[in-house]
Parts: sequence; C-alpha cells; structure tokens
Amino acid sequence: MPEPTPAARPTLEAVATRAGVSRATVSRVVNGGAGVRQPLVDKVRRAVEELGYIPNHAARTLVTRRNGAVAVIIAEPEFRIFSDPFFEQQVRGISRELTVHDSQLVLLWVEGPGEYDRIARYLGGGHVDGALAFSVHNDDQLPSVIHRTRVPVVFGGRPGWAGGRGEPAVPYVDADNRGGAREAVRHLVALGRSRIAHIAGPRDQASALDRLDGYRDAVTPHTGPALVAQGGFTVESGARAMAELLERRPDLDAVFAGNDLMASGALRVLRERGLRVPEDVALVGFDDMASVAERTDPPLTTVRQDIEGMGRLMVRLLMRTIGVNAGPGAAGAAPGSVITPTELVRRASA
Amino acid sequence: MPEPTPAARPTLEAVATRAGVSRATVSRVVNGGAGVRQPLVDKVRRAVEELGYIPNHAARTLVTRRNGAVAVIIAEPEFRIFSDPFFEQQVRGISRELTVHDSQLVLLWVEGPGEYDRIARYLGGGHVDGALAFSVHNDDQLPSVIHRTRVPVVFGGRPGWAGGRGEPAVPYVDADNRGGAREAVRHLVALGRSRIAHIAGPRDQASALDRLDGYRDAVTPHTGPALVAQGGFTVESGARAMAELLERRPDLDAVFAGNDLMASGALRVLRERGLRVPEDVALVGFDDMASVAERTDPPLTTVRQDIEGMGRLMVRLLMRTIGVNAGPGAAGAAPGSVITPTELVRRASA
DNA sequence: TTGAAAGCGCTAACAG
DNA sequence: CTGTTAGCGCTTTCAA
Repeated sequence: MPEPTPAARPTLEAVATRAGVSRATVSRVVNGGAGVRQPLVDKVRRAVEELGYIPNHAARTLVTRRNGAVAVIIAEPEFRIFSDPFFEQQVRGISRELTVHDSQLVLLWVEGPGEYDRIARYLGGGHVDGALAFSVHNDDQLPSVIHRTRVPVVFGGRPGWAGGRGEPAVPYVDADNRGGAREAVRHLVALGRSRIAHIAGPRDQASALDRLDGYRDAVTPHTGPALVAQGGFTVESGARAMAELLERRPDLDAVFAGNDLMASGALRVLRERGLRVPEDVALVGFDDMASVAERTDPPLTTVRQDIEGMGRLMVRLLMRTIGVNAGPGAAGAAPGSVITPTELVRRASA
Repeated sequence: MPEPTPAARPTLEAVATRAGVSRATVSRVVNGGAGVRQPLVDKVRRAVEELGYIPNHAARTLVTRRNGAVAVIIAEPEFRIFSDPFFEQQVRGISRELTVHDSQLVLLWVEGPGEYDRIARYLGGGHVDGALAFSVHNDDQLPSVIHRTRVPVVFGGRPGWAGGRGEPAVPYVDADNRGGAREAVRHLVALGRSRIAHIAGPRDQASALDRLDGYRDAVTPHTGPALVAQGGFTVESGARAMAELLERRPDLDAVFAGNDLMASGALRVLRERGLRVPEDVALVGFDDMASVAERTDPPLTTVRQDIEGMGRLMVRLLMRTIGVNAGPGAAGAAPGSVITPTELVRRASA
C-alpha cells in the first residue's frame, strides 16, 4: 500500500484532477462559478460532491486577507453580562446578521486588563476581519487597545469618550436615549402631570446621561420644575431614589425612571407608601425589558428599543467599514454612527 | 516616494532582514526561541518590537494545521440558554481553560436544523481544532452532523444516545448525577425519613434519568417504598408534582427533587398546605443553583456540582483528544469520558 | 473561457 | 546553532 494516509482531506488539486480541469477552474466554480461554461461547472460540482471537498480556510485567508470571522469582545467587569437579557438579545442580533454575511462570531471574553495583551495579539494576528465591542466605562483602556490593533471596530452603545479630546472617531450603534426619554416625559406632561421627577442611571454611563438630558429637554419651567435623584440602574437603587424623591417632594405626581429595573424598585416604594399608580403617581420606565415591565403590577409604561436590531446594525456597519477599508479610502474613514429610534409602549402605569 | 504603501503589516521576512538573520531564525525566536543563541534572540526580539510584528495566523495554520481555536456549539432550542446560570458558568470554565491552552473560543450559535449545513461547512473547513457541544435531545441530528466532520468533539453532559446501537463512542464530561442523587436520598434516610418521594426531571434528559436511578438505588424496600412523580425541571412542574405526590401519599415525610427549581416549586406547595419544612417534610434539591437554593425559605439542602470545573474539564479532554489524534492513533480513539463528583450541601431544608 | 504560474507568510526538514 | 529550501492550499494575474 503506497498510500497509508487514512483520509487526507481532498484539496483543490484533487478536485481538479478528478474533474479533469485546472485548479483555477475549480476555484472559480467553488467561488460562484462566474465565467465558466456550464458543462465544466457541472463536472467540477460533481467532483466536489464525490470527494466531499471543503475549501481550506487558512489557505484562502492567506491570499484573500479575509477571514469570514468577526470578534465580539466582552469585558467581564460588566458583571453577569451573560445573564443580562439585554446582552443576549444583542448578541442574537449580531449572530443572525453575521450569518447573513457568511461570517463567524468569535467570542472574546476579557476577564480584566491583564488580558489586554492576549486580545491585542489575537486581534492583531488577523484572526478576524473586525470587532464588535460594547460601551465600557470611561476610564477603560480596552477601546484604545482595540484601536491600536487597527482592526475595524464598531461599538454597541455610545462610548462615553466618543468625540472627546484626541479620541479617534469611532462608529457606534445606540438607541435614541435622549429622544426616547423626551417622549416619555412628554407623555407624562400630556397626561396632565406637572411635578415630574426623574430617577437617573449611573453618571458614568452614556445612556444614563442621555436619558437625563432627554428628561431635561422635556421638563421646562413651563411644565414644572426638574427633580432628579441618582440611581444605579438596579431595583434597589430605584427604591432608594424613590424614597428620597418622596421626601424632597411629597406632592410629585409622576416619575420617569432611567430604566425598568429602577422603575420596579420605585413602584415598590410607591405602593408601600400607599400611593396608587398611576392615579396618584404616574410611572414610566425605559428598556421594555419583558421580564420586568410586563410583570409588575401595574405593568410598566416604558420606552422600547430594538435591541436585536441594534445588534444587526452593528454588524452591517462593521461590514461597511471593512468594505470601505478594502478600497482606496484610508483606515480612518469611520462611517457615521447610527442612532436607532425608540418607541413608547403604553401599559397601565402611566 | 517609492513606497506609497500605507502601513503594510510587517512579515517574518521584514523582521529577518532588519535583524540580519534568516526567516527560519526569526521563526524559531518567535516560537519560543529554543536553540538560538542569546545575542541573536535579542536582536530578533528587538526587530520584532520595533516593527510591531505579529505573526500571521492564516499562514501559520496553513502549515501547522493547528488553529488555536475551539468551537463551542450552542443549539438554540435550549431556549434561553444564555440566561441559564448553569450554562454561563460552564462557558466561563471553558473560556478560562482555553486561555490556558492559548486557544480561542469560537461561538457557534445554531438556530435550527436548517443551519446544520453551515455548521458542517465551518467545522469541516478547518476553522477550529475541535468542538465542544452540549447534551442535546435524543432525536437531534446535530451530534451526527458534528461527527461526520471528523472534528474532535467533547460533549457537556452525557448524550442520551451515548453507548447506543451503532453510535460512536463520544467523550463527554458529566457530573455524577446518579451518585449525587444516591447521596441525597441516603441523607434523607439517615435523617430517619422512611417515606421518601422523588420529583423526576424530563424523561428525555440523561441527567434526569441518572438522578432517578440514584434515587432508586437508595430507596430500597427496606428504607421505604419508591414514590415518583414526573416533573419538567421547572418551578411550576415541581409544584404540580408535589401536589400530586401529596395526593397519592399524604403521609410522605421527605422529597428529593430532581433539581433546585422543582424543589422550590415543591416548597411553595408544601407551605401552602401548612406542612413545615423540614419538620414535617424534609426536602433536598439538586444543582445548588445559588440564585435559587440560597434564597428559598428555608434555604435548600441540595447537591452541588462543580460546573465551571466541568467546563474546564471539557477543554482538557478535548486538548488531549487533539493531541492523540495528531499522533499515530486513528481518530476513533476517544479518551475516556469524565464523571465529576458531586457534593451534598446541607442547609436548612433537610 | 481556460490554464499556467506566481505567490500569500509561515514552518520544518535538511544541510552546513 | 543557523541558513536554505520546499512546500501548506488557495486565488489571481496573465497568456493562450
């Protein structure tokens, strides 16, 4: 037996030989078959089938410089990010859209700054065509680490430092937090409320700041005074903030919470104090997190964002960036970021 | 300007030229530097540093046939798998251990049988060195699809069909469900209970069957009659099963639930009926899911499994398989599966 | 339309 | 210990 090889995977060459054509022709057929006469196409297809040929990825990448893979970078500090339904939906969107683009999702789980080196090496090594990262805290070095690898990247959520000092322009996809907040408060105003308070999210997260801005946009001296308490996007912080608000302004008649979790905390406190929702105090949340907003009593009126859609958009943006970079334009040409619209969902709380 | 090239990534060649050595030497240094004299090593290192050289992945893979990447295959049917704390821990273990082995985690999200083709192509294309998959329902075609690609694979959880008819032997990592169940029931027996019931998990999941077997092992005619109700691993199903059990055997004095979720459902029913736990009915769960077991009232006595450890083990097993396959042994040589021990955690419910 | 040939960047014998 | 020399499997001009 001259060939003890168990089952070496067939190469282009093998297919070519079997089909009686050149490697070039096989390559053409495999890549769409444009410009090859039908009989040959058929012959090649048959050979591919019979041999069970599958193109070798590495070889292809080596010459095309394309990988068909995109990294999704997850920074661990974002605590139980996996359990976060928000995150799950976004990744689902990303995954689906990536499939459409025939690309693979490579998950990069970063447990801390100690691993930034590994990430840089991975990104720099050309394993992926681009990266998707999520808005991180302002002082994090990760964005700049990513940036230095020169791998195209799109952020999920407006990075707090976007547009800052010498910061490079980064493309990102974010919901219209400000507009959504504005709409929420206007709804409250339309309901005839005039003492509308806001429970704000953490000061180091852009989404929280944007929602606060939206609240400020809508609450004019005309509609009533601004009244803000600080929360931290958790149920407990929402409860605390609500208590504080009640102390400062016992006669408030509406609350716009920075997210559904805080709204549910606020709701609890409101009921403990014997205040009826929405009769005495109208309440609006943000996110439309199903596991929360639909299950409170009364169900929450809130602002919905298309999370899965945002994930898909991140991919589209990235793909465009990659396309652009392949062309004559230099790497700096960041395609504009995208702000997706939000929608007020009316339930019973306001 | 003869060189309009913006910033072509430096190659081995460039480093070699700069350091005044051959490509081979640079390659050696980059790959550990064994067998190269110190002065040269230093020179090369410096050149690498100055040029910001990063090895090209594709080129390396093309010749070494190794990828430094492992696929984690997730079948969507497993509903909100991301939100499942169990899953999160396992993936965390996998991710950490992969880092140790200098390998990357590639997430393959399969939304349904329609995508099996894509998966097969990906796996077959040599993108990854191996795959990790989770126990799926008995009738799923995914395992066989994976198997056909000849990519080494390790399963998380004993596949229901393992050891079946013509099924190939697949290596898997699983907790000692049977042993753990046995221990749980023996604990109940030691407590003096003699009418011990079991709420079983779904009949098509190996873990549920194994726990049932463990229960049967420990409940002998000597200790009392077997009494089993069917549940589905959810809180609600646990409650229903408990009600049924109470109907069939109002005087039962202990319950071993197939998991913590069902135990908490059972607990609720028990209290509704005015039965005290553990005084009237002792209760033991399984999993030690922190978000459940520690928060019930009373906290659940349960069986803990080292989930993150199982994730790590899956990777180690896979790495060994890959190593073996690289050697003379044929691809079929599946290294033995691993059953990890469980541990009874005593809290207040039993 | 098809084929021949030249690499992509790297590793791995094999010499020296 | 170091350099030379072949490729790994594929795409892509360039001719024919």
